[in-house]
Amino acid sequence: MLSRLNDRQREAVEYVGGPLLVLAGAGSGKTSVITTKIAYLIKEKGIKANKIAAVTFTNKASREMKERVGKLVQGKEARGLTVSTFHNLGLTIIRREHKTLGYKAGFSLFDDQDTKSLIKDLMHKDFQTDAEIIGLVQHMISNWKNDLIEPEQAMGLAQDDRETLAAAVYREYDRHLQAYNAVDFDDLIRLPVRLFRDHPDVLDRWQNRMHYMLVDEYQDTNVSQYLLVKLLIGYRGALTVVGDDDQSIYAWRGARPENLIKLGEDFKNLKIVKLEQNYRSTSLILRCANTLIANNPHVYEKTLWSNMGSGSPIRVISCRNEDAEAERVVTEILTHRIKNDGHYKDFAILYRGNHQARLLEIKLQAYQVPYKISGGTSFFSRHEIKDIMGYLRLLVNPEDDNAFLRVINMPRREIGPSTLERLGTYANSRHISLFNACDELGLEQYLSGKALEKLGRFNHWLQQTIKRCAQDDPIAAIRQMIQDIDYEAWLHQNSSSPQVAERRMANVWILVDSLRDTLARMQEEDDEATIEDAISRLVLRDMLEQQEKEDDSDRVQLMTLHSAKGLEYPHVYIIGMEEDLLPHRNSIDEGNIEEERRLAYVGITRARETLTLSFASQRKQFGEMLNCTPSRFLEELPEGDLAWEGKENAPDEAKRARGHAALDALKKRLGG
DNA sequence: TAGCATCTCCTTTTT
DNA sequence: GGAGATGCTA
Repeated sequence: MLSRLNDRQREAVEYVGGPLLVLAGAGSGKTSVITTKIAYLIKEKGIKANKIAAVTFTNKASREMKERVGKLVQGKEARGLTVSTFHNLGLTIIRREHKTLGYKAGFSLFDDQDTKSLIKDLMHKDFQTDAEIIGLVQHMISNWKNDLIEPEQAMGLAQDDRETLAAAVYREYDRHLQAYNAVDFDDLIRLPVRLFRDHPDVLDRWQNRMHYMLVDEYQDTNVSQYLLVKLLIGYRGALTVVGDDDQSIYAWRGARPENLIKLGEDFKNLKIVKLEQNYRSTSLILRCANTLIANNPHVYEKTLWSNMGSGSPIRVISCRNEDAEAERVVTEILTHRIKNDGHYKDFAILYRGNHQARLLEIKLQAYQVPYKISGGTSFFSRHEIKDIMGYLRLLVNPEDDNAFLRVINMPRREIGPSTLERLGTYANSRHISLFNACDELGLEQYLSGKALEKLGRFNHWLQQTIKRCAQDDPIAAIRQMIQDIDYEAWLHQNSSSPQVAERRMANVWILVDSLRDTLARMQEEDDEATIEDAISRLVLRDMLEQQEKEDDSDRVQLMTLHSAKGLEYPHVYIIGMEEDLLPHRNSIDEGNIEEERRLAYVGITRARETLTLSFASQRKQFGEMLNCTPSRFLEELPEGDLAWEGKENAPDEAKRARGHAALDALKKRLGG
């Protein structure tokens, strides 16, 4: 088990005497360290698997970790081992302790969009409708929650009108969530921390289940996550965290890379192990990465080295426009694969923003290259999925007014805004949910007989479905519900073609199937898991697993630089190496170039054998062509290691192009 | 009240 | 070049 590790890695695995920080450079085998350590703890130290928890940040990372642990520890020995994301762990804790926290079973989990639309509604009342301000407030609320600042404190801290407004919205938002029996993503961490602080007996119970914790990508923890870990670990200090400050790319959502330093302050007996040997990339790729990141300040100095051979030069491709760029990358993968008899899945195309996948997708289809786009919100932002999720949510949580409103007229039940307005007034005065208000006698004063009947009918029907769901097979009840509302017919009426309608309906069944699978999987670990739990789990996107699993299929991988973290591919393409894209415009404005540089660093260090960077001279935005400038990061790379293609855009030219772009921007601002 | 058409806003990254 | 909001008509 230990024989495959180098000295440093082995040291990290064998050290169990206290808290341990592993500073692991990119590709230095940190996942091996974590997975081997889990096996070591179980096999050599006699710690039961159900007392060990490994926490990651993304579903992808946790899936991979589960798989790799599964190869080292099997069957009975592995029973009860927790490998999950922070948010999943939080959700599990809340599920089990919801009563203490004052939530009812079946609480809804609001995703980003739900949150935004609720905040928007609340701000409408203050006549604030500016999308930018709404986004800002959402961000501020999220940050407060991540820093464990309560609405009253936020109010006290507010420095100006805008912050006061945001704090007021925060208070209202929180009240509404409670009234809806709902939590949001940030609450998944915040509520467990609150729970453990306020209820030592509950904390005691959970500490008993966590005899050892391992945290991956530690530099990405925020204040509340760090506190959660600290609380769970308690006096034991049985903790291994693995991190790399050069790969901190989530500061924008509250991550505190300084938690790496804080750890040493909080645990005086902290041991630090550095992993500096890279087993992934050729030395040319590594030199590129090191040279780039040397432009950033460093907390802990480390020097990555590898003995994987020098490899081929890093290619930089300049293209006329975004279209040519996509075409170039796709055709190149095509020929490269044929020449070297390789696999499609050995190629990854990475980009800054999800929207960049669209063009690639078109080209890949045109050339019939199999591909897989991971991440993105596509599936869950589909109309049909939102509709059905609305029903599911209302089904298990009738307090969820948001879901009620989404669903009430879908398909049409002839219940319009004025009826809903009055229903809302009534529900408000009685402090009950819209759904529960539907069949109250007191409503008669507010509504006509016709409207009353329609609401009553809806209420009655859903009550029946709820009963059916509780009594027998919930999945069957849900299928029945979808039949009841005749959703398929509705889709056919509202789709541009029968084919589209069918595809949408297929999506609905995919959703139902993965709900079924999620439920089954959860019940394996915990026989008390219910359909309610499975539904909130779906919101965390920890799904479509069976599809992911089949993913031995040979397909080119497309994803954002963010979601590429922790992964590796023989051949990596990073597209859109341009100013305003990477580094992103907003980050430039905010003066946060360093995080963008780390993002580029993360991208570069995903590559094992070849690395190709590309940029376009022109790119369409808002329907008009804009001139683009090659990214400053290209100039920060070691010139001798690069092979430029498309001579017209060599670095000198790049600078001139940047001048042109600046001129363009100026002209635009002057209204020319 | 529903459905269609038009207009306007936006586009960073994730759970 | 998309999605959501608003506005107009049947």
